[in-house]
Amino acid sequence: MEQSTNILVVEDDNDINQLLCRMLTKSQYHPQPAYSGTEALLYLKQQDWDLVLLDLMLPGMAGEQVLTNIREKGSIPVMIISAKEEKQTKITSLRAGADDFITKPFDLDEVSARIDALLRRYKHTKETPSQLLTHKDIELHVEEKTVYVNDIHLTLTIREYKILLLLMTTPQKVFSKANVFESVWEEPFHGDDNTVNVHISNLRTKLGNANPEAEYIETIWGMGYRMKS
Amino acid sequence: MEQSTNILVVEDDNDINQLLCRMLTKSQYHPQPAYSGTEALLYLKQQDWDLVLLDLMLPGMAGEQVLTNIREKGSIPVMIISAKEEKQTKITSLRAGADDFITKPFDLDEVSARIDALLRRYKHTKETPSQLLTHKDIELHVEEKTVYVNDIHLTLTIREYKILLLLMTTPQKVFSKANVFESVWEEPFHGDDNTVNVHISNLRTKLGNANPEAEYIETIWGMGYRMKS
DNA sequence: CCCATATTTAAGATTTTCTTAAGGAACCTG
DNA sequence: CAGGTTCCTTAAGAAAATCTTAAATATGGG
Repeated sequence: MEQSTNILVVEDDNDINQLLCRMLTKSQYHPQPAYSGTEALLYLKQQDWDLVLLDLMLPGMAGEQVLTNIREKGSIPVMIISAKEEKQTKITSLRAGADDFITKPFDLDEVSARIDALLRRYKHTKETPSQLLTHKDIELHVEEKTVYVNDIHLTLTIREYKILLLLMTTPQKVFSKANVFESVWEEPFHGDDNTVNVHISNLRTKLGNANPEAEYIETIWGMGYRMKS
Repeated sequence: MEQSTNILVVEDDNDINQLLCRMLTKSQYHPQPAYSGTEALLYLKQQDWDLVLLDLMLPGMAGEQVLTNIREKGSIPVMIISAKEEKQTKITSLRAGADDFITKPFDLDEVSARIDALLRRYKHTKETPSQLLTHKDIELHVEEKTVYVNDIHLTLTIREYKILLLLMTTPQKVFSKANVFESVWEEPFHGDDNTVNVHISNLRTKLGNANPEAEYIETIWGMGYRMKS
């Protein structure tokens, strides 16, 4: 499954922005131009990005501020492209969270190679959630949110699906009821575990209906649940 | 738990090698100098490294070859430091797997900042291994809350598990009954130790059933319990 | 608004674990 | 050696944890 690489190009100089976007397109990436710091923020909110090319001198919001904002939110690679030749700016940016710093005028091939290097490392370490989880004869297709047991399609409710997904992401791990609640319901656990109990029971029933021979979810008394090996 | 950051510095020029090592030491890293490509390979085989600083013109084996070797083996960050100013060498290296390319003469502060940026990204994604406690032939997997003795899976109650976990975290230490009670029950000790006695007895029985030859828990009369060596 | 479905709450049943009591063994001291 | 203290083991009843099912409530779509 081929996923496109989306790169945000934040550069107020029209010609340079287009130059960079053309280079990126030629490398099979999907560039999105932005001409101000504030415009960049809107795009950053809108979707995930694989890399950001960031000028420092921008209208609306300075590049330094955008970098800070990006770093507060996550770990996307950021390459600074700037006319500011000062050594101190370079070092401040790198220490503030930038992954690379290129000064204008730049060599396009070098920029391209450095982008590739950055993406190589980012993509290598970026956790692509496994698209298919299996355990015994359970198949859980993450993208499609479908579950098969013994090649039989299960109709799970969203709660049931999320519980099974949680357990199957780390089949050896014991998830306490509080863990399960907080992960699936995304609220603080308030001490009453009966809702979790009921959903676990419902899930067990559905799994068992598909294959009565097997047991899939194991209770560790006093501790919680895990996938049964 | 603080882990040291080990950086291999591969540079045949003595002065430059020392300069880099001093800078790294000042940044609290642990540098290891190597003066040839072949020497670098020996160190790479010997242990894991967090980053490699690599010159290209080296005796014994060219830096390009060392880079190829590193990339075949794993994903350690590699920063090339080279006198070769040619644009083509820079791009070839970056595309061959280098993470960064600095030309000599370099600015030490910039090198330092780039090293920090590289390590920041590398350390951010490094996985922390799951915790395992062992004593004699007992294996206690903390995350999974499972216990094996002599490769036999033990079914422990939560009290038994917690007592064993407590004793195995510090196998030399004598834990008084009050210690055990307060740690496992998380209540103030009220003087009656019979509950602890019973659980210790039950735990001993389960351990002994798995391996009758060995003794695992030792009583120190008048003081408490510890793991038997 | 009505209906179907999902979720939560409630209640009773089942399973597991814990605590306490009692008898006996082991250890320590005078 | 005897007596007192500490510890160990076993069994039974109580308590806690968990499971299942049904009823009540919430949600979303037509």
